[in-house]
Amino acid sequence: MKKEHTVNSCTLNTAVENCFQTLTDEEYLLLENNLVVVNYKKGEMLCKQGTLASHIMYICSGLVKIYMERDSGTLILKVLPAGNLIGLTALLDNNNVFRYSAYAYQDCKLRLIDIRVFKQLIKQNNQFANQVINLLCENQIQTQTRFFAFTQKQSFGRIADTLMCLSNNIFKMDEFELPLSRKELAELTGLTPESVIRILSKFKTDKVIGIEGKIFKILDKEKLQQISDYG
Amino acid sequence: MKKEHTVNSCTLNTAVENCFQTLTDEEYLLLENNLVVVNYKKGEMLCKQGTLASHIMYICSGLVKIYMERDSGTLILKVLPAGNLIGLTALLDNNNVFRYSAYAYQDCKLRLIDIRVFKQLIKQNNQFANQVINLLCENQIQTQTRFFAFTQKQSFGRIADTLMCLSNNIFKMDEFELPLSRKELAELTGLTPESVIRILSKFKTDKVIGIEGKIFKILDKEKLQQISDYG
DNA sequence: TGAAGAACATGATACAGATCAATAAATATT
DNA sequence: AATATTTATTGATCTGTATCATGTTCTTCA
Repeated sequence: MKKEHTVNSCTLNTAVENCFQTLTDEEYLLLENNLVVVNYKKGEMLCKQGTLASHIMYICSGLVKIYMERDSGTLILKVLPAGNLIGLTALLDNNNVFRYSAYAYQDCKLRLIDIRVFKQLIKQNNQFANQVINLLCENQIQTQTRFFAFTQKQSFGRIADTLMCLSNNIFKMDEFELPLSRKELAELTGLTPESVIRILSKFKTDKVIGIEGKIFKILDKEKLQQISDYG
Repeated sequence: MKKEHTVNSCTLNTAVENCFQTLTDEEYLLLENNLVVVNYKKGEMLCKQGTLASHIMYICSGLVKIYMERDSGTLILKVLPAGNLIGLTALLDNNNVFRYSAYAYQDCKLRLIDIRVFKQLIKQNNQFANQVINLLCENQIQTQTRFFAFTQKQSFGRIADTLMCLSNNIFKMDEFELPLSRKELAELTGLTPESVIRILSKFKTDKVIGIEGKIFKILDKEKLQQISDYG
């Protein structure tokens, strides 16, 4: 019997690796010759919402947040570890503007791929184009699922969901150091910092998680999943 | 001076037309030979979340809702008029399952394009692949923007936003007959039917809109936009 | 045509989560 | 090391929206 797709707010792309494997040696060389490797310091902005996108960025190492902002507030769309691409939506012809900003949580090494070269590769290599399509489909499904989860879960469920995601998909460990402030956890879950704090405290007293400053530890994964599913 | 991108919850795809224009006569013939035109009656289901996607669907005429559902509730992701595609995310290799359901608000005529043929066209025609990428980018931006709008606006703003979208983008008229029930307006805005009714009544007494049964009329567009922006 | 079920409407109440306020702790700055 | 600034925490209160209850108006179809 097949399990229903879980409604969680996190699904990282699995297809990024496949993407560049489709390139011929020649194409790979073209790519290499048209990219710059840049090191960013913790706290630096990687791209700014509204600016012209000249590059697609590949995260070699580090941790990044992708977010949208306005006067009214901020929404963190994704937290991305190494192995992911930033700025794919800027591939849109005639409108290659970043629709979100990106920020380095940790020191990061990025490969900046000239967007014209990226587009050229799409046009000349169908396998590559197909993999980009796969990536965009995954992104789309991920965003829709996260959106749906937001409308269905309330505060406890969202926090539980987010913690599960951080543990399972991003850090791939039960214990991890989280470089997000409470305010950012709020922007990631659509709550206020105060609410985030209260819910985390509750989880702590209930021994579902352990928190020591920025060190988070999942103590009762089953319980947390349950809260995520039904909270 | 350039205007900031508005944070609304509605942006339909503009690139669908461009998509099929890239095909050669031969490819177009291949497409024609591998599609079925099907008429659906008002109220029929066009595709069901979780089922295998054998086709990409093009809406020739009619009005469709795209939605996700669970025991906990439903979220209407999009309301799509003629000229749009359904099921693009099913292009994902090895996982061509519909992640949402679609339903006909009105009698609809659809072209069902065999997904294998669609994929073949992507692989053999780079221009076509590029246009599909454009479509997916637009979709992604639309979903993210709508998601962001949801986290920033509250009830009045969401309803105003939704009405503006229906008027400007979907019906392209100030007066239109809306085939959505109040319950569905609720599923589209993430509210309860009762709240939707109260807010619509308020708009009506404030002479921002007129409602006669299912006929909606935008009376004060400026005011409505203002509520959408700051509500 | 009339009964049954939806959809619509409105009022009363409850409550989740925001807002406001006031420390405490941690971090940055001089 | 001392001061300033941000971040974290806790409590008290407020409020937007859901929930519940009840009645009315539309649809549907037997």
